[in-house]
Amino acid sequence: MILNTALSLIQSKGYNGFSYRTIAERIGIKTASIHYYFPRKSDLGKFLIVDYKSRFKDELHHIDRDIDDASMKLQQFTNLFIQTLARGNRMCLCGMLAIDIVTLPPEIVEEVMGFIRDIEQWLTHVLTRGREAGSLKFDGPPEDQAKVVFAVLEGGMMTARILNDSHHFEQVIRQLLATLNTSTGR
Amino acid sequence: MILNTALSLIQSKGYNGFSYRTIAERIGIKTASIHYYFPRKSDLGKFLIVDYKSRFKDELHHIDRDIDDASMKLQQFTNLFIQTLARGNRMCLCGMLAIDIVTLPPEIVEEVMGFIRDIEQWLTHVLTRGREAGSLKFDGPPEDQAKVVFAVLEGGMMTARILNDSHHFEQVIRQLLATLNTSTGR
DNA sequence: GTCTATAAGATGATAGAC
DNA sequence: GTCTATCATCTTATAGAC
Repeated sequence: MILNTALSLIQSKGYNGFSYRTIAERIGIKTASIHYYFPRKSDLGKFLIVDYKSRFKDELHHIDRDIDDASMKLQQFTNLFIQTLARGNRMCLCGMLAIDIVTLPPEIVEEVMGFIRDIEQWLTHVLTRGREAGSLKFDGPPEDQAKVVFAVLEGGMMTARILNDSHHFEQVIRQLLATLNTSTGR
Repeated sequence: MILNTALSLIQSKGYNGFSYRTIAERIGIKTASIHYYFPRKSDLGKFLIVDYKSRFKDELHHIDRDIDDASMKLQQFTNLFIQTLARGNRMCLCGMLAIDIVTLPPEIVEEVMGFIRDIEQWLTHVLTRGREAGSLKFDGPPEDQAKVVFAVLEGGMMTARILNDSHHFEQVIRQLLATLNTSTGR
């Protein structure tokens, strides 16, 4: 309950925009109770990002297990971001923390950096296999293309959220996938 | 002096991460002096974004005046973002404010929304003309491709900043431009 | 485990002297 | 215009009763 509320707050207001007070009020307890579980704010923050990374990794494993085609993997991957935005205009936790980076405790910075590297690595792999198999097309190194894909998702979420227009994000993703897919259809 | 310091702070720490106190200490005055020019924080914030938009628009006019080729225009446009990141790991002001959107005063939200729309409109125009003239290539509506380009820049800045790796951002941009340019060379 | 009480500091903001 | 002094409020955090 504390975790869900904290996650929701941090995803909409950022690390410096959420406080123990807001969490406590929202779930009807006192701030001291939160300090019992997470003595310092950075403890709560670190737990949230570690947990988030773990669940995100699970999602990637599910995609790897259930889907063969790289183009479909990519689409399913983008769906994760669409769903996050759809659930109350939330940003990716990683993107949110990335913005507050200079004010963040070092332990959390490490986690966020690792998160980005993990995702870009996964994307690199999918893009490499997809181009080999012929379902994806792009020029240049898969590493660089992976960075572009991730940047589109984070930046697209950001702009769609401020314009308060989830359709905006879907257009961005459709355009991105259309550029990468060899089959123009769907 | 107040403005430069405030802009620098807001571009690195976000709207909620910069305070009158920090500005005052950094330039050797008292917070009351800042309140003399900008009674409320939102006054300072609004001035900064309006001024930023105006200067950004000037840059776009210079590009339109000095450069004919759409591909070159696009490259010059991305240079604006590279330069911002190069100047002390700063984020685009717009992207920074976009993250704090739910905690922002309404007047400022309006300005940020207008900024995104202006840029996407300019990009749409450049992409349209570039495809017609044959120097740029992409499928689908220029409006959607414009959104992708802007998303790549904002998201790319964000990730490069947290990885503390400006080379990362240059790779992202090179990959983006390579995808859009008809001439593969350079 | 959850509460009350409280601390020490930061924050945006104002009144009034100089 | 810039300062001192002061404010009410919010922040993270702790000690100790129940």
